Amino acid sequence: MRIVVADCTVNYAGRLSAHLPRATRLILIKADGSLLIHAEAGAYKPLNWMNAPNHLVEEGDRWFITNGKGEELAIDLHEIHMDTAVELGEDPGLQKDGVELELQRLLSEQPEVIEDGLTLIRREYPTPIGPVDLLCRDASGTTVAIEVKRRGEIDGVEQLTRYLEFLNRDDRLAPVRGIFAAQIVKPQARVLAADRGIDWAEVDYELLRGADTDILRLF
Amino acid sequence: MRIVVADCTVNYAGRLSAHLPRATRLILIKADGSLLIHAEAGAYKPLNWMNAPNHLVEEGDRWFITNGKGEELAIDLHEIHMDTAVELGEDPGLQKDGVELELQRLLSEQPEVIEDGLTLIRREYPTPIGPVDLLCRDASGTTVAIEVKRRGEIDGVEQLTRYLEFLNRDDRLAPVRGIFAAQIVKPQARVLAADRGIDWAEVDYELLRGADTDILRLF
DNA sequence: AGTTCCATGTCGCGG
DNA sequence: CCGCGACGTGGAACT
Repeated sequence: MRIVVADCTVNYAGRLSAHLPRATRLILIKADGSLLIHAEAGAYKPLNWMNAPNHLVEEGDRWFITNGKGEELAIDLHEIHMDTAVELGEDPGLQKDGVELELQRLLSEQPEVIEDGLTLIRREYPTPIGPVDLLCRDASGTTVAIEVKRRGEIDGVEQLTRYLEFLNRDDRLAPVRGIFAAQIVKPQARVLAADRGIDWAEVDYELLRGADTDILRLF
Repeated sequence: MRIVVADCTVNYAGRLSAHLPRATRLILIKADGSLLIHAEAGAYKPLNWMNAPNHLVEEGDRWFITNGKGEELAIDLHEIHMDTAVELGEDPGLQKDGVELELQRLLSEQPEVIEDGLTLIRREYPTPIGPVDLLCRDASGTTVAIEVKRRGEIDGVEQLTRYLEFLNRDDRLAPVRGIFAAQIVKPQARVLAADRGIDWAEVDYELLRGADTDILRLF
């Protein structure tokens, strides 16, 4: 990664035309060629940028970046205050305990949102083919396996069907019914679920988050 | 702006939970408090970030950033390779010769897209209250003032009305009719335009761009 | 490759 | 302050 701090003026032409008057800015050039121009303020979006793949040509104090899609960026460097290169290496990448896991956690804390009278037996209940998101007991005492998805589509119903198959072989649990819970349950998924005798429920993520008044447990 | 290059692990909890395993990354802290964590690859979006306003606490090799909206970021710094501060000063900001001006340019080159038989007299035709986007002549020889907007709403119609008022006082031009041209003309704007005897036209930006096969004239 | 939909979207405008 | 829509949206999942 090359880190440059310089007085510069910038012109971009591509999906629109844009111009940055002369000022001191931070210019980053990543190993993959991505180029970002940042100022002192503003959130993470750069003032100007050029994503990889692109082609950079340095002509003295002028840089031209083009990208084969007809986009062009021209940077005039009037005064360079810093020009450093550092080697970061490959990044292991971001792990998102994403929305789905978050949803699962929230629902494990308030399963009654899915259906009145539900109580949690265990989260991530293990089966030979992978863990069931939530294992609960309903108001009548029947075991309930719940698959949680952000967007409820057919493959989620299939997944839950397989879990139910295994869970129903366990005499201590059987009979086990299923509920497919998602923020949105697609029509096809509803049809398939109904055909398999599986209930479904749409849950409001924002409502759940609002109800989850616990302190964050990050640290 | 503070520029830090360091081995770090990062945890974020807020709208979701996310974790960055240990690796060398670039950490930027802007004057307004915004914090960005970038890796060698990926477009302009950082791996992790915290927008301003926020609150940063340094506890030795651990940084905590919180933002009053329940979002928290924790950065563990294992090894610092660079830690520099530079003063960029306020940025004059990005000037977008944005879609509207681009649209105006494209339409000035092919006014017949707006209405059959239109020919350009002048772009940015001056009036005492500001320049009219396009001044044209229609198939019958009548002068036409055209206001170009990206999104055609009521205020654009009002603007064009004022221009027409002034232009019609000029005997060399009068009578002058108006056309309100935009990518989308909102229903209210259509009604108002009709009431004022102003025509309107919706134009397809992509089509215009496609037809504009000229070389980019940036440099 | 083209399309659709999500995003810690961000950003700016209008009410 | 909040809701709505555009964005050089970018990016992933799916057809």
